[in-house]
Amino acid sequence: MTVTTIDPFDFLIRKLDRLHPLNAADHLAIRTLRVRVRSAHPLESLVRHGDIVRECAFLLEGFAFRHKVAANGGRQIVSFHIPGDVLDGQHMLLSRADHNVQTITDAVIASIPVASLRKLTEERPAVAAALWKDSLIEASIFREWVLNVGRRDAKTRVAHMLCEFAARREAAGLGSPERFDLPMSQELIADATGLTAIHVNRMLRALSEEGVIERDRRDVRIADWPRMQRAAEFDPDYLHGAA
Amino acid sequence: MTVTTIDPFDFLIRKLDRLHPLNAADHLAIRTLRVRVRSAHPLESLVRHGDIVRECAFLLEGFAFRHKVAANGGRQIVSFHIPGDVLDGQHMLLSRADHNVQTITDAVIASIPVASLRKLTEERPAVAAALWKDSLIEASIFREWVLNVGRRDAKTRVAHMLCEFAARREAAGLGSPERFDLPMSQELIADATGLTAIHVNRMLRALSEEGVIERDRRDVRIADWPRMQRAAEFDPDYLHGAA
DNA sequence: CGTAGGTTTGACTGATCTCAAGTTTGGTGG
DNA sequence: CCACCAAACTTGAGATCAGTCAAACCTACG
Repeated sequence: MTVTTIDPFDFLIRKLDRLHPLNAADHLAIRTLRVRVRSAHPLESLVRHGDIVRECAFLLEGFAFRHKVAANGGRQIVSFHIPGDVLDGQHMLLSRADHNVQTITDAVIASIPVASLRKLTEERPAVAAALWKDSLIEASIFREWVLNVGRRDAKTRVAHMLCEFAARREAAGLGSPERFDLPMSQELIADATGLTAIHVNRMLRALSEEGVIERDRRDVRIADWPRMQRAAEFDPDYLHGAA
Repeated sequence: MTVTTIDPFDFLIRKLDRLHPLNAADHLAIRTLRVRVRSAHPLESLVRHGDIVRECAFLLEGFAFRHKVAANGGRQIVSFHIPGDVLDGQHMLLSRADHNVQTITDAVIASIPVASLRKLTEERPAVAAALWKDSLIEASIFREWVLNVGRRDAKTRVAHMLCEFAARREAAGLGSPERFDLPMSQELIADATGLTAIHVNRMLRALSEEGVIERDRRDVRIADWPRMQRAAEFDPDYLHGAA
């Protein structure tokens, strides 16, 4: 963890400014926020279903996911998160958590009290617009996931999840989508795609055998990205250029 | 259509005020908006994937749905809409539509130019908060749908869709959840639950045979609501008291 | 009263799950 | 450095839930 090398304000300002242009006064106002930076262990629970959330977390390093649990015990992951993601944007206006948030890897998290962030958005409409837009893009991704889980076959689902992860990683400046390490186990991929871990394994193998991806455990290479996009039915429009 | 009996401003103000308290100045500012009211036919397309949307629509009467289409032609409905719903909240900040919106029944729609609505939210933080909160609740519903489609069996999925529809209807003041008419065909239910129309039909029959619901075509009665909730794994918390 | 869209039912098929058994990998302590 | 262990991954065989195909049957509407 290289906590010390990251200024959470710079990181947050860059993120928000990319979503909706901020002016110098907006930047200054953001810098007055009280930000607490801390690290978290792998699989540490950050938010639990039913919690009253009073802090808005922002992921500086590492990976996390958001999930809900069905009455039969089944877990459904509804999003993966990468550095730069706002983890609790919704708790600005909805105090009770309707889902769980958990780290995947070691992570570094910046937390801001909801009350001060809310005050900031009331005074600085551009900051509100940036955060609002972030939550709208997140909602667009949820819609795509409903489609993915509801109407695509297993192989396409897994491929789509990989494409989205690769594209979001790249957009966040984490490197090329043609080669990357997956932070999550096949069981997490299964819970994100509505499949079983066993079937995810088979679909990954099928994608490898067809030459769409090359793979060695969690190291993934996508030599022919256009072909992978076709196999995944992946059209990045729904990411709205960011996320 | 009783278009003339509804004041779109009253309707919108009541909706937003319930989400986030507005003051008299907010109300006045809303009333300066230029609102265009029009009616639409059943299955009329309101927004198409890829459109640049410059108006924000608000459903005054009738029912609508939002859907995406997979490359294989499969359609996935991602939400149903009832009177009072904001249909294009996201187009305040995302100009290009990432999905389609279509009426189910005859409908009456109030449209407001996005530019003027955006200006209003910049000047009136409480209005922005109300609209933002509406979009956050919608996102919470999308998350629940990912869970529904990803991790529940067919019968539970259908039951959950019915519970959500009944609960939202009631919250919108459209009447008791114990008896109502479904506006949508079984094919639409299928596209919302990730099933086929044939299987939806079988699951509805199964729910009838178990005595969880009573049904005559689209007329649905739920005599024992707690039992139905259990059958559907329905916990309304994710609706955050509104929607 | 004819037609089209929606609903209902049955028989069969197939994608995905379940169960079960290895195998590999990375971490830990001796 | 090696032995061990737990977690993750891999593979196969059989079961099952939901899909497909086919055919009636309503029912609202023109």
